[in-house]
Amino acid sequence: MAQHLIKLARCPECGSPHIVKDKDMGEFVCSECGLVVLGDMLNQGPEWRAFTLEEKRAKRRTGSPTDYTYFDKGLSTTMWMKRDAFGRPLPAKTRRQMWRLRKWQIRAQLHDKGLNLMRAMDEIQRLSEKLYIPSSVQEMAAIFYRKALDKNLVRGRSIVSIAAAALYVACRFMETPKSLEEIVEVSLRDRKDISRCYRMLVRRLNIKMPIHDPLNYLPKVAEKAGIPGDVQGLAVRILREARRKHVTVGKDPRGIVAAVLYIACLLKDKKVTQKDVAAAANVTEVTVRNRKKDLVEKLHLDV
DNA sequence: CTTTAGACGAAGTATTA
DNA sequence: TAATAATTCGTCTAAAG
Repeated sequence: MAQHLIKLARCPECGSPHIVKDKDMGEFVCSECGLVVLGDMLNQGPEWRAFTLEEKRAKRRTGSPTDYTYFDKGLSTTMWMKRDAFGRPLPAKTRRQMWRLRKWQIRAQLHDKGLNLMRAMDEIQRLSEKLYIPSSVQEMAAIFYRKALDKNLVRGRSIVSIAAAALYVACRFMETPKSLEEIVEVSLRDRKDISRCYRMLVRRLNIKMPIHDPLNYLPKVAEKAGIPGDVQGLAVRILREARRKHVTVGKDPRGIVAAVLYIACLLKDKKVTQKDVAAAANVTEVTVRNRKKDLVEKLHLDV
């Protein structure tokens, strides 16, 4: 995801000069405190998709000076210090950072929003650790959550639900192959609840979700099902052809992937059961069969 | 006995009025 | 908001290997 530093702007919240323009969401975010400076999320530009690895790498966010998912790093007692343990004055940079953290702490103590945000960050952190979600996606989730909070979308709903939903939003937004089911599994909330919150977030925050390309799922599913590379290659070719002929629209990408892999195995005489690929893709055998059926029909495959 | 195929209603989703 | 159309799921039955 492309980001550009804007030199002139300063964050009205913490005074940091590190305002980052998020082109894809059409808004500005302070990289120090996560404040959304311009809240308009309408995305005018063409939808971005990353097809090659290089492209994807270039577009992916690569870290940031601070981690949005933390704002109180257990520094509550040291925040007032102006000198270090040996009585020496702290460098200006550190002092500034402490000042910033103190502000967060006060906010957390005094205001509902801070407390709310803190709990949400904890939850996002907890879920991410269990699911091995990269920190860049975590930060994205934190930003989405903050936006929801700013728009008063959290009131009357469960914090952990919105947090889980925000994490899922971030995963989809950054095309990180994590299914809702995986998140539901480690969350305390049920699927229906999180799913509702997810749709609410997408709608109310005007998030333009990149279309989920089944191709992103394929390697993960293939590996889980123990399918070798050459068969994967064939599966990818079938998938491309399927996409070209618009067989994939409106269908669950996981089902497509499972079916394509299954077909590829049949063509290469690799013994794999529907049950296996279905389990690896987290869909039922029924879905594998149905997808396989129209893939075979519409691509005129011989199996 | 295991795998595959298909049918049915239930449940959740997306779109439209 | 309510009705609708399309999709997937779970379960069952049946056939093939």
